Amino acid sequence: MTATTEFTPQPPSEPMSATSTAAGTTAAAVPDQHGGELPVLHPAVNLWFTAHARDLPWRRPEAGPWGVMVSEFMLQQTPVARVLPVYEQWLARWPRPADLAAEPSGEAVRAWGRLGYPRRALRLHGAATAITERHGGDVPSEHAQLLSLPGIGEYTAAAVASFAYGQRHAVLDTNVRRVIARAVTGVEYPPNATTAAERRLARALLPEDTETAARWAASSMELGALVCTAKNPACGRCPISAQCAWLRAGKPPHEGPARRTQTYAGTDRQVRGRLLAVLREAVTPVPQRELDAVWHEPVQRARALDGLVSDGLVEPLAGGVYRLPQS
DNA sequence: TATCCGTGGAG
DNA sequence: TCTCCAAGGAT
Repeated sequence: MTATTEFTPQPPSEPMSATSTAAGTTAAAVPDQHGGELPVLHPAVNLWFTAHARDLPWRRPEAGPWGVMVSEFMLQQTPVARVLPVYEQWLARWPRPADLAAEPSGEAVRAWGRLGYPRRALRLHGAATAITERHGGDVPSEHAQLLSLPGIGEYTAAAVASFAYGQRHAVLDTNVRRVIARAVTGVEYPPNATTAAERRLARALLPEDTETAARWAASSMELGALVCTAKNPACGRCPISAQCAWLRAGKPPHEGPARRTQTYAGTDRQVRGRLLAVLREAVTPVPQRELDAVWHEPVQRARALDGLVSDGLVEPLAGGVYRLPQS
């Protein structure tokens, strides 16, 4: 962490604190560590959350830490609507980490269905195994222990610790990053990769009180998902529109190069997806020729299959036959 | 740090 | 149609 870039709340020409004379800025602001001031966002957002939070199964008390953890894996880069049915089936089949760990990883890959990024299924199975072996079958509550599990990075560790155990962590997902970028920094979008400045800012915005902080983690994420959306933000329904630096600045469009749009058609990813789809549906091992039918170009096809094997998503058997991993 | 890794709904 | 993108992680 040798970043030298200091966070600048906004250009000097853009007043943002409650002490300024800007009309409409009535909420409190607190000094930050750089001589500027930060808006206090959590009261309004937490109140908004009380009225507008979606009733999602992993938010119910009965979900428990395992339910929260499963949902976080599934929600990585995947919309809520598509996760819901798979989540319900998953928890019904594997209500505890040990239940999943007792089955071959291939069953996790199969149950993952078409959620995408099937390596997540493999990692979730690996995490369940580690939890069973190292943590007595209980999802660990400490951030560092969560972080050491496969498939759990900075975001997911903070999310599980906060949502499942009520701890105080800066939970920086794409929604929260966007909310902060707009409301505080005054720009339309956050940087491509999470920066040290963003982490600092997220920590500075975290309420002192633990319960309030945990609620803020969920409420700020929900605000980004429902109101402060990437494309057409509903600023008219935003509880902190009066404090939003981006709105105050006239919603200036994103500067700099557009995010490189990821192509999909014709890529290895598409080929991998087709190959795995065949294997997911198959009850018995699949002969090579059935896999060959999903893609015309032999070099790319072979490369994709090799990749799946080396990733542990596919198990090659003798005689050119393949199946989901039985280990 | 840039790139890779799936999928499908919305505008 | 086509582009964007949805609660990231690993390398």
